[in-house]
Amino acid sequence: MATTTAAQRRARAKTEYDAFLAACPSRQLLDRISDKWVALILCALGSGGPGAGDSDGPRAMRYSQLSRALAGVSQKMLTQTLRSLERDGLLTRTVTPTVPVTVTYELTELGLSLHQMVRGVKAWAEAHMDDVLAHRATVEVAGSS
Amino acid sequence: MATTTAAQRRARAKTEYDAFLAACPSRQLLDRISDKWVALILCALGSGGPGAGDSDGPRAMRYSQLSRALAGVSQKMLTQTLRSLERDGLLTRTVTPTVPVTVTYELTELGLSLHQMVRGVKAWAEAHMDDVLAHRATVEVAGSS
DNA sequence: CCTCGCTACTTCCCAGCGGGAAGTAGGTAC
DNA sequence: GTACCTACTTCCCGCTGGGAAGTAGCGAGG
Repeated sequence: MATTTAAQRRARAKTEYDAFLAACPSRQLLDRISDKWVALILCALGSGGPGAGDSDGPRAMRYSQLSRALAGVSQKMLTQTLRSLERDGLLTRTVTPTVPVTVTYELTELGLSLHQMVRGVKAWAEAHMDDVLAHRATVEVAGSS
Repeated sequence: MATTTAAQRRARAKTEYDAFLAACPSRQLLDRISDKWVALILCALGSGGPGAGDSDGPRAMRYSQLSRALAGVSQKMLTQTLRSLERDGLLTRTVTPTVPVTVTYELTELGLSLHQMVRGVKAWAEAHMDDVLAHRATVEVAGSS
């Protein structure tokens, strides 16, 4: 059928590309890492939250601390993201059977090494914010004329 | 007061951006960067696609080239993401009125600087893929017992 | 002539993901 | 007994992103 050739080609090309990309390790992890909450959690656990600047140090944080540090995160997404990061060995989840159950999260060595990368991105975002905002304004003015 | 140090940091933080604050524009920028398609597009434009290794060089790529390089991206998301990146001044969109209209995308200096960061993350993903997979397997085994 | 095809989108529809908020467990303080 | 604490879990629903078809302008072919 000549009419379904395009669809078939597309479907087969996708499978081939998926296989190709499955062989490329960066793709799977990149999709996981490229999540806003993942980046924020790594930054928080690596630098100790909003008030601690960018100085590093392996900080253990409690669930409620993280919830406060990452303003805007829903409890569901926080739990979900933390679990997937734990599953991938980027952080450890420690339950302390104190009076109210206390759960602390801490970056592993692996997570800490990724934190170095993510911190670079976060630093870039904060450093080049002005450039981006300036360019947005330029585009807006140009578009309105 | 021991809080003097904190006050000094706070004063400096006034002039800078803090991505942890939900209201801060740099937070929105980080959210935008932390998108899988953004990361992939930056990688493709910075290194010339899947087959070109990690050697850098400002590669201008056409829409269809990008679409092929980022297998799995929908046309809608590709256009949408490219437009937002153009809006933020990370890449330039050039329309060449050839016989079939040709559109090329190229990283700006700003986009190139971000690419350096993203490439670091990509390199990390490639380097530590095995660790992550190994840990996932460990968790699975531990969970099933 | 009409139609196909090529480019780079744009539009429509729908599933699925993420946010908001309420519910859960197990203890302690009042 | 009731309220409350932490760290979730569950439900509902709106928005986002994917799939695929439609669009525009022009050259080639029947």
